[in-house]
Amino acid sequence: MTLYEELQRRGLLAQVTDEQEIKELINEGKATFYIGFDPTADSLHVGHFMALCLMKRMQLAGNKPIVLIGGATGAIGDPSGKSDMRKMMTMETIQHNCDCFKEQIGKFIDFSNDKALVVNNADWLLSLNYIDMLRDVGPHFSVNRMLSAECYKQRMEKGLSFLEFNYMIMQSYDFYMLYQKYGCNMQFGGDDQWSNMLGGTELIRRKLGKDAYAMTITLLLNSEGKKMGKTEKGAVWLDANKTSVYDFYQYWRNVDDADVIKCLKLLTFVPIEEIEEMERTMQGAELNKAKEVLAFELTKMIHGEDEAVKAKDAAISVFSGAGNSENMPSTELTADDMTDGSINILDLLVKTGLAPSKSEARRLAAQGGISVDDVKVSDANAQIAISDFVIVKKGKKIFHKVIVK
RNA sequence: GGGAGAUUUCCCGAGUGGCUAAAGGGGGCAGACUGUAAAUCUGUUGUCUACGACUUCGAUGGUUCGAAUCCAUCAUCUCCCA
Repeated sequence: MTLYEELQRRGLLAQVTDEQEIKELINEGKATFYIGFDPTADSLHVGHFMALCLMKRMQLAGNKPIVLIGGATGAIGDPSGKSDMRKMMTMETIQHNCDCFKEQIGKFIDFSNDKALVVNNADWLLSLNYIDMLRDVGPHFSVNRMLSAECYKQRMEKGLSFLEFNYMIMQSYDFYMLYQKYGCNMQFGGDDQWSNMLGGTELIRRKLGKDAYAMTITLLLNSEGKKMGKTEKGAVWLDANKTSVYDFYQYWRNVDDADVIKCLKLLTFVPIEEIEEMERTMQGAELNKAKEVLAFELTKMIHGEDEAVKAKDAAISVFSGAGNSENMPSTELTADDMTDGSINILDLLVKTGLAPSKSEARRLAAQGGISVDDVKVSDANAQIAISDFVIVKKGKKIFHKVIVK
């Protein structure tokens, strides 16, 4: 199976500019392609991960990836798909985020022997002179056309600032620069980037008379059409300090039935034949097996096999009742937190972070959502005696070990 | 530059002087049912030293026994005219 076929079969491809050309380029490993990452936070999240996977697949097939970190475009903010203007970040924050990105990406992509590059568009965008820039690329963009682009449409209602309006031009300019500096002939991105990417191929054609290609990746949406990898507490991060390995594992273990197969296809390196087999044969509760595979594979890729095994063990022990509690998320308390060897249930819940406030803790207890060592605690005044450790359970799925030192 | 209007609790959105910690919806959380799924039903959703107290309705100051509601100034946003 060729790379292109595989990508197609997995459902990764959304739109391409020229199917024949692209097929040939990537199947034969002749593409030098880039994917841009805007440093909007100090860690990558799942959305980025899908792009990294694609990059990896491409690299394995002999193509050369360029990771473009948007040190400059990040300062503007892509309005695509956003309903509000983003907060502006300071240049220091952006720099810090860029550094964090580089480190995380290095774990997936092989940068040895010039097999891949990391570049930062701040290197060329920041020094641009306004008038030169306008004269250089300005004539090639039609405002009418830009405004009709899908990505700006929903902003026409709410308002779109000139700052953000320029995002497409910056991104196009990036592609144009990369084409000239590194012979980068292809750009990948999320499907919401489509119009921005076309801007780039267009600019290259007009300025240089050369062809360049663009290809978008399916957005990772759940069955309800919302972006995956987001929780109420925010994104699911790749950095273990921001999203614990256990939580990361659980996020995938708990995806909807309707989304498991899609996630396996889009995010893992599990052979497509196996996934299609699961798709054919698994029904109802059996899908839980697929969810375990998904959770394990992803955790392994991001946090390493050891951590993945731990997360899996913790999950099994917790949900099947038996087993050890070794790898469960835990909190250590000291004697100072205790009075006469016990602690008030509300304080305990707040200390472990299971409840954000005592009021919330009180509510949880009153509604029967709390148990300690499998005994329901509904009295807000209950004192919990802990000699060594206890297992606190909140709701049905959240377990937390409390250790006293 | 001139004029009109907006800013409410996580989000949307009611609320024009006391009955408002603030309707309704969404989302979240918990309970029942289940497969660590979905759907459905129920409860809950500012904080605390908790049958009471305290802090919230863009910011600051004022009028009043009493303000999210009235006045002033400032900030931000939207719209209309230039």
